[in-house]
Amino acid sequence: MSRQEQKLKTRQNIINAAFTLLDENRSLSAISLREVSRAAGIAPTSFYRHFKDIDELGLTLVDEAGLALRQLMRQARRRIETGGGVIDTSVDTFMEFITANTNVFRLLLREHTGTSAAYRMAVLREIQHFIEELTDYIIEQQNVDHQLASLQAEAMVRLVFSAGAEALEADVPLRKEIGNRVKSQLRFVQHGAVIYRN
Amino acid sequence: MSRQEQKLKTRQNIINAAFTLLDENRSLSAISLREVSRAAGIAPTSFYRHFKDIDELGLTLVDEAGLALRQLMRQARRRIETGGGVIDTSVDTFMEFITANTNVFRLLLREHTGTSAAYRMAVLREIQHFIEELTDYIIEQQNVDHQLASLQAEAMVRLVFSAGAEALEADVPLRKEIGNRVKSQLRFVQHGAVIYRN
DNA sequence: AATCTCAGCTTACAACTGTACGCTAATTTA
DNA sequence: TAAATTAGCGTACAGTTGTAAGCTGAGATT
Repeated sequence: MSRQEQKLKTRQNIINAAFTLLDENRSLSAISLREVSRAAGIAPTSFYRHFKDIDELGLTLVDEAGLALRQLMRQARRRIETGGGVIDTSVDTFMEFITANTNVFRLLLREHTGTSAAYRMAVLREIQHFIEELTDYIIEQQNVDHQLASLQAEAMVRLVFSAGAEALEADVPLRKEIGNRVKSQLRFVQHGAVIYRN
Repeated sequence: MSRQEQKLKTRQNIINAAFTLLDENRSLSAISLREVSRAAGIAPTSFYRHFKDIDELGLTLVDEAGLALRQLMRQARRRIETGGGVIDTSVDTFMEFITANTNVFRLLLREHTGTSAAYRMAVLREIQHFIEELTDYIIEQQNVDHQLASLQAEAMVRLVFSAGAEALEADVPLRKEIGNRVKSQLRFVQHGAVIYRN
């Protein structure tokens, strides 16, 4: 294995180790450089060969989480095209994502209100991204102006994220009920917005 | 001053000191016993005369924050009775609360998704309380069944809290815009829910 | 083949943490 | 007034943290 390959592999080990540590009782600001290094199987000081700071690692993790989120959206769109309601399919996809990538979603959720301004901003950008893409989709699908679509998209994303937060604490059957509730609530928003069309 | 009075005063000093430390870059799990004690003007070991743990202090703070939230609701109701739209008045009251009690709201917001299951549950209870009271109010005001009112109340509280989170990062003019946006979104929910009324 | 580069290591240190232990001084109780 | 209680203190210790300094050995370059 070449030196470059080895380095990339170690870097990935660090990232994976960090995600493993980010369980329900650990936030980015609560995992230490030494802890991550230990879990990645390297000496604490070797960490610096890959990241300037633990903050640089944190931002990398947020980026990766954002990436996963965007992939989720693409997946949802593909599923919508093969039939099934927009709201139902989107929520189902989201809930599956949370189940399969719990720590990734938890990272976004937690750092969104966390103690680091840099992380908060990074997460905010990802969510904004999410809202903008949904706005475009709504404009395209319904016949509404940008202002109305944007309000609607923002409300929907907020409701889904908030429901996701609750789902993290819930077991499988309760998770399903949370999904159903948020679907109804998204329909409220959708139908309520229509009234204000032009 | 009696011994009991003195003790209560010191206890309050500790609580106030903790709230002061809970600014934008400090969470409950990030403030240390020694730090709080220092800010309260007592020796680290004296802390134990008042709280078993720093966790016990944390739960106390969450309780106090929940109390403040409930007082907010009462205040909003009083203002509604003296005229003004329900949604407008409620959102305005909420935004004023956030401005005047930033650290209190931040505590709730942060610990809602924080690293301590005990804190998360404590905050959740407070939010549930909030939702239930709003549910009752909606049942009373509109003519809807419990199921529908509950869905509506939950959606509204989630939207308002989420907007509050964004407002924390914003300056005064942007805060006002956030307020206006969430007002529109609450109307979406309200009007959308009406459609499903039996 | 000789040289350079650099990922990872060991050692070291100062700063901080929670908390155990025992003392003091002053209020409260008997 | 004598005895008991207790809020607060000082000292102490083991554990953790981030990171500086310098070494090693193996891959990369010439």
